[in-house]
Amino acid sequence: MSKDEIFCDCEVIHADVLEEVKTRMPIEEDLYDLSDFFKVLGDSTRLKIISALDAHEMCVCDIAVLLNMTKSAISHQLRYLKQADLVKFRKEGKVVFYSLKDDHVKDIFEIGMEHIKEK
Amino acid sequence: MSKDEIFCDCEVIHADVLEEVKTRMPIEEDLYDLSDFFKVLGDSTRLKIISALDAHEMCVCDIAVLLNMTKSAISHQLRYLKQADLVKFRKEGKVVFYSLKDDHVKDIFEIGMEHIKEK
DNA sequence: TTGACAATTGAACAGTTATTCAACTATAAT
DNA sequence: ATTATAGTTGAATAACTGTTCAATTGTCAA
Repeated sequence: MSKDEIFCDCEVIHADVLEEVKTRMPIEEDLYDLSDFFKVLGDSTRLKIISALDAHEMCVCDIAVLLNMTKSAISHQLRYLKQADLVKFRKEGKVVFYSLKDDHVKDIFEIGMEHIKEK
Repeated sequence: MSKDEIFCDCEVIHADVLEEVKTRMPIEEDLYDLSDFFKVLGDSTRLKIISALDAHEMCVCDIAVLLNMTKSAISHQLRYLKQADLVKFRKEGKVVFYSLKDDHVKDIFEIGMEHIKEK
């Protein structure tokens, strides 16, 4: 009860299991970072953008046409993807071209897709 | 403008790129399924539960103690995980033990964790 | 320098969702 | 039977989030 308050409404049943799990679990910060990462992929618009950029570098306008959405909506989502370090961009005059930052995302995307297809 | 209305506020700039991307992208249904899958992993509570179950089968009460949350909150999230086919359970008297359904989730969890650590 | 267009941004709105709370079921023990 | 505990469930609340809208920036062309 001291340092961190206890909110849970029950007692430990299997103390040994609890101890083992505690030692084997990743630190909390990593779990938060990881859930944030998955959260970015957990929106269909963002996932479509990633899937499109996986095929080819694209400008905001083309992505908007492809997904039948406004440039603004796309731009907002690209900002999230930029912040999460999933995409990079280059400017050419007025046009901004976006592309995937590295292959790590591609791997996770493809493994996830396999998982989905197995049903 | 005919069948599906056009919402986007611009014209195609690179028609060739657009065509290529269209042919290479997965079908829309799969992308929705995949984003739903990532959405499940994109919540820290659910990811903590998965991470715990990755270490050991656990009952609801122990999970609640581990995460310092109410049994109700945990139970609600376990329902999502059950629906998404990520966990299974067995009953032993009053106690319900949950565990991961298969290794696929574990793989994605671990690859994601690697990705996070690389920063 | 003026107009046009690609893209970004902030505020507002609407829809979604995680947690809480209270009530409930089911099993076990006295 | 009664009590206690593990777990579930539905409704309500509060927080979050994706899209829209309007305004703005930056670059190119006339």
